[in-house]
Amino acid sequence: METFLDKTLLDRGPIGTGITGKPGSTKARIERAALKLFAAQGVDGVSIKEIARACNISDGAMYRHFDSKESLAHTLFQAIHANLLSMLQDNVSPQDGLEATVRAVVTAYCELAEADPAAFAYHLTARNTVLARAGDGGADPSSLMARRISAAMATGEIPRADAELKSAMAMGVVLQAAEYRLYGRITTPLTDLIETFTDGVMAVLKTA
Amino acid sequence: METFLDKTLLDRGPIGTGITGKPGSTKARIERAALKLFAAQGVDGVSIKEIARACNISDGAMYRHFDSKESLAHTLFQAIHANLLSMLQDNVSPQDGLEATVRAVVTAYCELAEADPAAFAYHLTARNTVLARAGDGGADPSSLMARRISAAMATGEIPRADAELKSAMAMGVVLQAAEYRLYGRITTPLTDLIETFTDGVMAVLKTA
DNA sequence: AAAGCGTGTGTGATCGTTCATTCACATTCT
DNA sequence: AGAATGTGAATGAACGATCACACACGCTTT
Repeated sequence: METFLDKTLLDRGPIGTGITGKPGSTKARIERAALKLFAAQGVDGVSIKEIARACNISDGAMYRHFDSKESLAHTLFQAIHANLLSMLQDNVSPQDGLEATVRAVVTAYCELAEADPAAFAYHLTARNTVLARAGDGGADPSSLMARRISAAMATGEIPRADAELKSAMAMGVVLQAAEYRLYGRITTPLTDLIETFTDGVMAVLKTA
Repeated sequence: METFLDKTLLDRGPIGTGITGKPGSTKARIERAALKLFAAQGVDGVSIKEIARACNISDGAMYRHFDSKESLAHTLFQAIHANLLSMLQDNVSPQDGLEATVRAVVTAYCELAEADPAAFAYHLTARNTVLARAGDGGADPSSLMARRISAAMATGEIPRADAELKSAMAMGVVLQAAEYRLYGRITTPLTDLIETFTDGVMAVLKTA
């Protein structure tokens, strides 16, 4: 099972840089190779041998750096997720208004998607299988969004409705566009679309 | 690799009914079982044995009905996709305006998602791997949407912009919410949200 | 009615391959 | 020297797929 992700886009990520390992190290090379393969074929669609061959080491050497394939996949996801959260926290502060929060979330996603498409693609497809139901108790962008939306409803800034639903609709505006970008249906860098997305999301949130 | 799809939701589909085979037949039982497993674990995450056990036949018997696992997965996807398209064509006519078209697309997705969550979930995750790049030359809801958006831009009904981008943003409103529904983050039946989605999508499309 | 026969369906052993993982051993770094 | 890193053969399990065989029919021929 193989996807049709834009291959040139996947290579646009930080080349010698891994996620956990220091740049240039074998560990980093493994992570980078695994990330690209996981993004393109899914964790189950990639074998250890395949990852090893992609970074020119033997399959046995993989286990010097990771306990198992599952552990590698998990470590990668967690690192990317943490990175996404920290990007988000860089852009948002508690006293921000709704629109500023929306812009911060949008910005975090767009910047990650452009800076490291493979990481973003993997995060996008894996988030439902590893993050799961409230895996970290709402420490994901969508939950943050839902809380902020809820608050804005309380103040009457936007019409009252199911905050979780509105959060889904809002996230969808950005995430679906990002997915299109990964598959080459859109070619504009997402970072150029931050205001477009923010406006779109705000428009959705203002509907009754 | 397992997702955390709402299991009770997956069982809400037509129980004895398959996709291709006549209701109650072994073929239908295989399709139903495979669909649920594919939706929950991905095609690569499910073995022939697993599907066979789920519908109480031997693994060898699987091949009386399908040439291969890949073929089963492909057949299922195509059938669901065709079904989605026909639901869409039931609701839309060429002379429809933008909003009517949006409502038709939204309705098709919502009705499929509620009538057969497993089929919908599988379609959602598989569409990028099997439908691929313009697999059927734009005969998918999103491409139809993009064309209709393009037309509305030409008449000045909505601001001029990248139609493909706007289509992505519009689809995202519905699809992301549908995904939340599959994972139990939203419990409202999507068919009750058709107007909400239509309003949301229209609001997005009207932004500059 | 009984016997024969083709066809569709189901079984479970079996095939060759690939999988993730381990291990004894070699090499390189510190 | 000793630790870290790399190798590639080996292991057992699981995989997709095939096979010979068996049973249950509807059909014709006796």
